[in-house]
Amino acid sequence: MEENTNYTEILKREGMKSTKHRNAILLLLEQSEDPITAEELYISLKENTALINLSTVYRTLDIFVSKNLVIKSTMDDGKARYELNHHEHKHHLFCVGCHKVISIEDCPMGELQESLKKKIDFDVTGHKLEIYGYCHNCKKV
Amino acid sequence: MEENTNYTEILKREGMKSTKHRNAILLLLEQSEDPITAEELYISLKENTALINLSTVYRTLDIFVSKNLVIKSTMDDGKARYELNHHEHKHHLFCVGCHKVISIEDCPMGELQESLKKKIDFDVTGHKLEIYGYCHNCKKV
DNA sequence: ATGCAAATGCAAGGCGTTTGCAAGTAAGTT
DNA sequence: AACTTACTTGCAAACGCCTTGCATTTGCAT
Repeated sequence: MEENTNYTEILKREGMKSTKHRNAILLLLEQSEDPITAEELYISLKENTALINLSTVYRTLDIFVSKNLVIKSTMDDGKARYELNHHEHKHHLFCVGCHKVISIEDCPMGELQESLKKKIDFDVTGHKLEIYGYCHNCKKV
Repeated sequence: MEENTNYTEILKREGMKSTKHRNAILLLLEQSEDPITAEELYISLKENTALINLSTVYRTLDIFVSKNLVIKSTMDDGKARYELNHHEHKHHLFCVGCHKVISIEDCPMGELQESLKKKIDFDVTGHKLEIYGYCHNCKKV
């Protein structure tokens, strides 16, 4: 899979038209280390790339999520954050100091899933783990 | 700690006036097996106990949360849910069929916390685990 | 080049939650 | 028991994040 310039093929493969906005959004998501909100995306696009409407950002992200290109996570501050789906299993660290979100690939689930099935007949289809605390920069003194 | 009738002492201890509404909300939370939304609380109060304003419900719940009497969890459907803080460590099962929320006391965290500290210098202060799937009643056929 | 379905901008709306303010009430003081 | 004062409540309006309807524009297959 080629790297950085154009996402036309990916979009086509998913049955979507390749547009300036969609390419720009995918590029921005690719460049962003950590999950970002729709509004952050919107502002960054407006300043650096192309004028775009916030509703287009939301619509585009929704489509990407439905195509599994993007992962959406709703955090405790009431805002959803989006990141490219690299198809790794991921969780998030949420810094209560600066609200930065960091993705990690560690996952402690494992046997709990089977235990729930046995104990209370609950079929797990997925899970979300948010870890709160202080990042390196915001450490408590 | 006495059981069911009146919460005046608890409220006083926390520096709050004991009011009809606050007692009713605490009672309802106590009677509710699983975490419930502010609106569910509001409706239940209106029908069974006392006319109350939705903003009062929110304000009261916020205070209870700030006093650590109640735990608030924001779920992926955009609604927060509230439950009495029994001071056990809890997580939630979220049924994607009927949107019922079930509290469990299992927790798979453990060593991940230390590992994060060592690996990326992140000081964990808390975490939230939401598990999605199908409850007994909504099992896939 | 042309035509059509899909994508976009715009403005309005939805939904859960919050807020400012005036009126009501709990509970300590007299 | 009445007085006082700060806390609590209802009401209506507003907020923040997100969604939607509709007219216009655009990608792209023909």
